[in-house]
Amino acid sequence: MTSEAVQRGTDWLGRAGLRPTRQRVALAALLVGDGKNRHVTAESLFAAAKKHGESVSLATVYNTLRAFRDAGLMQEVIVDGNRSYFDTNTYDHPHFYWEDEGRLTDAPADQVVIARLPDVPEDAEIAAVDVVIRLRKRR
Amino acid sequence: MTSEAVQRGTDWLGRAGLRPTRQRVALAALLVGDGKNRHVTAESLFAAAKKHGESVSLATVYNTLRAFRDAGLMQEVIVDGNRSYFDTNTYDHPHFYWEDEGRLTDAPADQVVIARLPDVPEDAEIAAVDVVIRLRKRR
DNA sequence: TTAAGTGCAAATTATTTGCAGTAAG
DNA sequence: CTTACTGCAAATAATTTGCACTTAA
Repeated sequence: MTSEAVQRGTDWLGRAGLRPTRQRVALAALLVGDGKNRHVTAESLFAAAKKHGESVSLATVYNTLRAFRDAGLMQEVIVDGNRSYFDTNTYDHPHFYWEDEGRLTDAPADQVVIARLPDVPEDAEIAAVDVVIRLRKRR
Repeated sequence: MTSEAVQRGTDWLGRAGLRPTRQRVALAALLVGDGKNRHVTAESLFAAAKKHGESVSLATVYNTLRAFRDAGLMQEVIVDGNRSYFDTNTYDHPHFYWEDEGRLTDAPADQVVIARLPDVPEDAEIAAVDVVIRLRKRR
């Protein structure tokens, strides 16, 4: 965990007005410490924290991811019924889901074009358009 | 439950080679008895069965929906992390999800056009493209 | 000092499973 | 008859919560 990663994490928290507690800074540094986007599950982030010798409880990872999402720092992506992915890229963009590995990655937004959206009843508005492209290894 | 609905349900099961047991015929009649597409959760189908005086256990509803899906009679749609929807329309088509009500409906397929899909690594192929348009009631 | 954040363990929710019975082919 | 199906109750998996303690502001 470089000091630069910690700095980035702290800034990221500050932008959303979240208190930079020890646990949050550690998780934030893992998430945005290198400036790249990341897709994690509570379990995967918990594992990463442990590997880096950070002491955080699993429940706190869950609560923290929820806090990050509520603060607008992350986006929750639902892809299979039993696991939530959290994405540091909050821009509304499509995803690749690698079914064999259960891994989620960004799909280049400029390569998926939704040409037309259906008419929507006038008392409703589109909150988001979730696009998940499921990939399967060719046998 | 009209005899026509039961007939349709039975035919539907037969098409997939599933045994027309009492419970399955009842559930199938509720699902496709009127020839329209339906989006259900295990709970909602269980409730519908009870309302019609059908005796089925919740576990059997779960198992039956899974059997229908495995037999290709239904499609599972994941829309929020904690509930699975099953759709009698197995054609790969987009959905509306009414966030306020937790209700899932079909979006007219001809009105959603994905113009371009991203390039995919050559050892992978696209299994499906899930499109969920989240609708929110205008305040 | 004080409200927000944390860590457990226990609770919840959706779903699956084991297994003894029941019924379809 | 024999194998698939059913119904419970118990098991599981992911996530949330209650509550006493800790810590950032």
